[in-house]
Amino acid sequence: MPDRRRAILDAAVRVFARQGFHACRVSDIADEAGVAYGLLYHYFPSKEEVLNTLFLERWGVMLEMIREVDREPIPVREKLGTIASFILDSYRHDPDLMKVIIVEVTRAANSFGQTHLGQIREAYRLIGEIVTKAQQEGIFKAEIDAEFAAMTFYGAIEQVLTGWIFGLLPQGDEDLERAKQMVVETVCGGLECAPPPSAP
Amino acid sequence: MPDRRRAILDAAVRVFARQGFHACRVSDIADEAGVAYGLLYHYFPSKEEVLNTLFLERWGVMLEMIREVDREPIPVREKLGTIASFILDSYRHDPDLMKVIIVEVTRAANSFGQTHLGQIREAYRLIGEIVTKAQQEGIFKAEIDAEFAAMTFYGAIEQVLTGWIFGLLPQGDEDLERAKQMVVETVCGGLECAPPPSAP
DNA sequence: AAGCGTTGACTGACCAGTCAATCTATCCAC
DNA sequence: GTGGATAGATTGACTGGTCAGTCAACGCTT
Repeated sequence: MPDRRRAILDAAVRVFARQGFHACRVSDIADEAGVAYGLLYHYFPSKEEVLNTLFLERWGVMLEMIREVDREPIPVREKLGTIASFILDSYRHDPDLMKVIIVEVTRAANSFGQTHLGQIREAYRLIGEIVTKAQQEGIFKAEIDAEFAAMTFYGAIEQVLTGWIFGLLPQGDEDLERAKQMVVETVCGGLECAPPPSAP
Repeated sequence: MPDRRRAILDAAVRVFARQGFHACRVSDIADEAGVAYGLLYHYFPSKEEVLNTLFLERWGVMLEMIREVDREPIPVREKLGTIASFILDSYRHDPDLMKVIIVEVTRAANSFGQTHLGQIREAYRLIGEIVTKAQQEGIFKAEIDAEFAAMTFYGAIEQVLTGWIFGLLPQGDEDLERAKQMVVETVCGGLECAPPPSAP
């Protein structure tokens, strides 16, 4: 007794990634899952709800991970590094799912982006909090708005993912590793107070 | 004798911005333009072609502007500053058009993003060239991939625009001015070689 | 009267969602 | 163990509504 619900979700990821939410038919998902058309409506009330489920599942994991990282007693640079790693690794682990989330939700201002604005905003808020703390500790420049910095940080990561999704950037294992370092390096470099405590 | 073709394009911008390309009907555009349904097909072969026209018109202007900036004998920071200004001012001047271009084309990996990949890539290439030159002059760190830096730079700008589009960031005139400085400051700060030639 | 601009009713295709029928698993009575 | 009853899972043909694009007719200008 295979888990058909899971099969449908997994198939939807592949189909959405390949054709896009609007361009694909429900029957494409059912076919990909090797399941009858009507069964999708046994598990989900609509095509939209399939995408919502995929997004919320994954986004929830990410939010939880950011909260956890923030609790750790480690330097900002390391916190942001962990966050960048997590997101970029998510792409390595399941590029299709990340593509769907970014293309169909996170960057879809007219459809699902609106629906999930609260969730998206929460991610910015959490990252912004991390930045704010670093500013209070005098590690990050105080004159840069924390919310804005969070946006730049997350935006840079998402842009790298978009580069991969569009096939505009090479995406080997070591490219991914370099991307991690560069994102953190670039953003932290721009945010940190000019002279680090002093280096021997 | 009003220019109906222009009226249709302008109406399409408003309708696409409000409802999104997929969610709107051709009749919405015609109504908004105060024009009969069929007239749209007198001037454009399809709904898609209306969006393509809007995108290419604007994107062409931007590419030309980047090329011009690159020809000027000014420091990198100023070049990137001019580019950021141009894009952010474009938003101030016509937020609907920029929203449509970003949401429906630049970030739509499954539909028009694919169609216009060449144009999008060209923008990255041009900005990448500016970065490369700065690296050769020893102003920017050589170890950061130029293409990657271009992506981060443009990504940061687009993310600010997305923040405005989603209503996640305040967008008064002075917010816009600060955004300009912050984007350039953050990205250049992260890319420039650690010690600037020395400051008295 | 010729030709371009303009109109809007119509059509043909498409597809999300419904539903009645069929299947399978589980459990209980005997 | 066996029959059979009940509920949930599964099927796919069908429906109803939507909408992009067509086209024949009707201006308006020259």
